[in-house]
Amino acid sequence: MSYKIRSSDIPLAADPEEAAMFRPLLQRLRYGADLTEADYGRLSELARTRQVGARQQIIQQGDRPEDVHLVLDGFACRYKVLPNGSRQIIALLVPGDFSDLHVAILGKMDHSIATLSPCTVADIPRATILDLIGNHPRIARALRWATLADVAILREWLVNMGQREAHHQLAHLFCELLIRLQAAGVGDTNGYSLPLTQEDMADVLGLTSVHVNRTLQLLREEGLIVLRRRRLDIPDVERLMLYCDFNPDYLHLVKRVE
Amino acid sequence: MSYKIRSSDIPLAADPEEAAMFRPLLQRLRYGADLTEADYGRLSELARTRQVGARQQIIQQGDRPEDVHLVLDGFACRYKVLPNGSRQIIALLVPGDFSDLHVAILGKMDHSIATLSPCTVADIPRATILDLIGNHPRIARALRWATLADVAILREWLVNMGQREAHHQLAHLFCELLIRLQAAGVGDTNGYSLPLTQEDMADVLGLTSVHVNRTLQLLREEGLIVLRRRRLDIPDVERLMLYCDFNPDYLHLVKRVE
DNA sequence: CGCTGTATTGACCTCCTTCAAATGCGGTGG
DNA sequence: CCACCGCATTTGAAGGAGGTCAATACAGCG
Repeated sequence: MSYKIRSSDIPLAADPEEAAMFRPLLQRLRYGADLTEADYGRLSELARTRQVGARQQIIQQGDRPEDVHLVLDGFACRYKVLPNGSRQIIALLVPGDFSDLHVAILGKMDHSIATLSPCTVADIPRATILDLIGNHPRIARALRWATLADVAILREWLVNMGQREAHHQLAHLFCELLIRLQAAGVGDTNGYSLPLTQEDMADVLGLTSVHVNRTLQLLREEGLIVLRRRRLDIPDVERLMLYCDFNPDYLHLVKRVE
Repeated sequence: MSYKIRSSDIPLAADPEEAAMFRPLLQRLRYGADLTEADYGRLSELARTRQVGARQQIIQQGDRPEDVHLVLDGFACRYKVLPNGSRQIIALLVPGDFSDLHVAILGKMDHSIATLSPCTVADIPRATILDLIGNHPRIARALRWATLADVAILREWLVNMGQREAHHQLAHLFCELLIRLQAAGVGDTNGYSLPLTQEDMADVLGLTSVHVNRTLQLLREEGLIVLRRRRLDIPDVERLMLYCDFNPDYLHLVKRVE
């Protein structure tokens, strides 16, 4: 909940309290485009935030939502549930992630979205998004970039599931989250708060929670991770990345600005 | 190679030979937006096509390609190769699919693209795409829609890999291709030419070719598919769809036009 | 007719699942 | 502060889906 932010990084909006909430978003969008002060201001004005408890639905499959949602704090996820009851988590949404820019275009949700931990969420009217896209080219570019970065993650997840075994999968996920959370300005250089249950992780990786449990033990024994009380620490980040063949390029988070 | 097209569906461009090549694209884009005759004309004028043999690289990971590629005939794929040599196919590109609209934005390819069968490919300069996006809103909308439909497929693939067993995975893939190829105006109501090897299918589904082989036998024994000489026939489409819990909604191919 | 790449088969192995029970832990109310 | 509840984690034993390796059969093609 307490962000590590170099306060000089980002211009502040009128209400410092609310503006602070948007830092993860702004911090992230900086990677995608050169935004001006005015752009930042406009984005911060989106603020109409609300608190959502853990494990709450945000959008249901089949909905035609009128708002686009933006996660400002906490963890949420996209997921699909099969008739047999199993759930596949398709994406983890961390601070600064949009729940669904594309809904404004495709119309009908083909998956659901729910919180995993308690979250702060901003609801942005579809019209606002369309206006931003139509009339603010730099912001449009940044949003397009954000969407595409999400897809890149999706692709890497597919590789992860298809080609790696459980211990590498898990390690890879932890590395990805480390980088993503850092890019959002949340979390440490070698750790972060990870509110997922082992069942959640299982549904991300296409495994069972039992096997996730055993695999976590393995990673712990190897000294690759320290995970307790919903906090993950990575004693030797480089070692973990090597272990699971993690290459951050796909995240497209190499700073373009600055 | 011979398309089933109701010739009244789509306006023709100047050179009937070349225009015919673009039918899969146009047919597909019709799902995404109401294009005018002029729009269709503009798209057909993209024609600068070439033939590519089977198993040829089109774009390599790390490239910053100057062209966007469009598959007009044949099968291609996106894929990533891991250090250990294993390949994960991330997407199958069938006639009418763009290889990479987003490259124009993200810049650097985080995966590679290659043909699987002999293909007809159109190379479209990045500038042309940017012009279309900037100056032709309906086309821009259609392209955006195409990109998002691709992502939806990616999500479903993740579900497929994570939650279904091999026989359902394969069946699901076959159903998806049936619908997609039909939408492109290629292939029959209950079959299509499928130039993939069992190894290719394995790399799509995250399995081994050996296991794909055994699974195919199983599907054949069940009478669910007939696959020989690179042609797949589905005796009872509905039955196959039920078998693997296939719901075409995620393809977003419900006709919006007409 | 022989070559090359793909499909098929068999034997064996292991990663991961399943089921079910036990343990631990944070919170809540007495 | 303790007892208790609900949820998450942990453990065990046994089975199964899918992998590995290597040999064989087959098909298309020059």
